[in-house]
Amino acid sequence: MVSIKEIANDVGVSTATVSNALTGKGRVSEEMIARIQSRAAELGYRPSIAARALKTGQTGILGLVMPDLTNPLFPRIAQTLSIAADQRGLGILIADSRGSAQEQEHAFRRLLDRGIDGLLVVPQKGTSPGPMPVPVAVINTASDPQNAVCADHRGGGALIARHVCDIGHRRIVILGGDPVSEVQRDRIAGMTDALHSDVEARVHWGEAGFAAALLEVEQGATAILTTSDLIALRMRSELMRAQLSVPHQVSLTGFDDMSFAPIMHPALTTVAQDVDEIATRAIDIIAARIRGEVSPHDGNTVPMRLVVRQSTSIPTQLAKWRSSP
Amino acid sequence: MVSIKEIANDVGVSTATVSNALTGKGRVSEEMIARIQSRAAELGYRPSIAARALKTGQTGILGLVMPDLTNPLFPRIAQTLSIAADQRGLGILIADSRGSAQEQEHAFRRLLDRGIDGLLVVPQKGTSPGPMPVPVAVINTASDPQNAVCADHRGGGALIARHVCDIGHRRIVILGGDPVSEVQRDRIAGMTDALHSDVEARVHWGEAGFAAALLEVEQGATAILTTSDLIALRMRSELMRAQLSVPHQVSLTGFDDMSFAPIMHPALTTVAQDVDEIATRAIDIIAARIRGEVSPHDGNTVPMRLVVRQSTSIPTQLAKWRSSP
DNA sequence: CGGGCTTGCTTAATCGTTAAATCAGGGGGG
DNA sequence: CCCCCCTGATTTAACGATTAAGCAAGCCCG
Repeated sequence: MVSIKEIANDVGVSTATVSNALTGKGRVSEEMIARIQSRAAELGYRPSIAARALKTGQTGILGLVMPDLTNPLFPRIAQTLSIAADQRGLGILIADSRGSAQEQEHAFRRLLDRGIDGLLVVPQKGTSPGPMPVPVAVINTASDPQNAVCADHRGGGALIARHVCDIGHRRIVILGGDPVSEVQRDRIAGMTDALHSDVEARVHWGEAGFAAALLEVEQGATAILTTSDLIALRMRSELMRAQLSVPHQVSLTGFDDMSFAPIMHPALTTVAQDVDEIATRAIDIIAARIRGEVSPHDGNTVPMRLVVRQSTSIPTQLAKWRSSP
Repeated sequence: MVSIKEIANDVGVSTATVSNALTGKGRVSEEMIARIQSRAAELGYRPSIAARALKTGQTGILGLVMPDLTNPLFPRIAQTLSIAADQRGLGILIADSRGSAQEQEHAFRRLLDRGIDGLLVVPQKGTSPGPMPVPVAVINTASDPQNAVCADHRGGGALIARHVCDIGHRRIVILGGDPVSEVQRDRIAGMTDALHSDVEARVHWGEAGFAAALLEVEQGATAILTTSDLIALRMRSELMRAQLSVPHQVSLTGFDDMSFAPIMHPALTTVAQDVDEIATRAIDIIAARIRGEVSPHDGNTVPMRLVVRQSTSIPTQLAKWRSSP
């Protein structure tokens, strides 16, 4: 490996001057900078990050902790973060907190031991990371006080609920996964907020929710709003088994616009997070905090986008009524 | 941050002794080791990885380069790798090679600059990383000569083809995504190899394949084997649109057992990779190479597992014949 | 009893980079 | 004409760990 010392020798100056020339920090003449840079390029010099880290205490590495790397959103977050990070010369070290808050703490420790400069956290459901020796950006939901940036889950819920109301549904089932999740609660809160006053809606949770939803449909509900595309896909299978067609007999919506949403049949009406925007902002926030700036704490809720596909339509009775007035 | 020096002062020995005691390398008395360890624990000492890296040239970090972090398999690979890695005290730095071979090279460079000790690569379709200054483990498919460990894609293809033949199908459509992908070619090769001699099969690729497959079904094909669950899901939508029921009129299979496979309707018959096993072996191989051992190059093709669900069944004609002899 | 070996620890150098302090020399202002 | 300051560079000292080499004391054994 070629070091700063070699360049210094070749050019005939001290290592300090080389360092200054290359980082643009001290006082070096234009001409000398040029000579040093060209020699550095010739030798293919690459600074030793380890040495720099030792001296400055900065590694240029961010830790990314997610509750479950198999989370379907993880790939997109990871990808955007990794791209955004490396545009800023940062690296991303991943860690899985494997479902438990305790494991999450371990993950923090491991990453901190590695000397990361900042921490990006998608926290375990219901947890919030304690004080850290490095800047932290939490990606969660607006109602988490630690949150730095997030999708507007509540607004997303409102969007989709309004859509379903607008096309005429008056009896609606809401289907959530896990009530511990703040994100899911917010999505549902957004839905119920936005419902027209003459709409009847009931919320069901978890495994038992599927049967409950079926029952409600038999009793006249015409739409099922879920808090996740996965739940929607599962619900659709149940509806199929019960010989109920989507969207003809019942409209169905998801959340997150996951990979399979556009290709399932019927293609799923859902709400998309602007993952790119969120990841980019998270990096910006972390980068700012690392530079010591007190990052602004506003404008960090990114709106969601309604994606209307074929799984929602005008309710049957209404359609009949409209076509035969 | 508490350093080795502080411990040395407290205990009244030199820093060298502390280092030796903590790493178990030099000659230190049992009693002294105990004293040093206990003091280190009291102070909450954590070695500086940067300093160690500078001196030893080892960072304890592995680079992971994937062609596309949104690849649906990525989460599982990343998760298992990250868990396996940290059991061995290693960290994982991710990088996205974003679809191009050139970007892949950039990713290598960025990671190498960071001083990684080893590289895990899932290569871009049709590429193979050149010589590297650090040990490399390629995860691809057995027919790639650089490959270190992989799922037995060919065997997986054979498994699912045999299953479909065994239950009585005699005219089969094979549907692949991108013929550039060595993985996909191997899967298909496995399928065609394993078909009974009296089975008629045709291979179609890419976007045009869906229509071609539909046509073949109309002409009497009773099963569609795809090289990916995503393709299968998409195909199922097309079948639905054409009013063809799965598995009643046509059997359908996927590949990879992705998250939605069990919950779509009908649940998808597919072939699962033992991602855990692959990731663990990849780490073991890399770890061995880092230690300088010439890693064994055998037993590194991990068998796939057939997962029979509801999307495959006895072909209609045959079923009729059997029920009314 | 003395040479050689082992044990337990210290000394000192080193990894590559940065940052603070210092220094030589020239130009400008009073 | 002298002093001060600015410029462009150098020296020096870290950062925190590892590691080869060295050294004193104690032990074994012929």
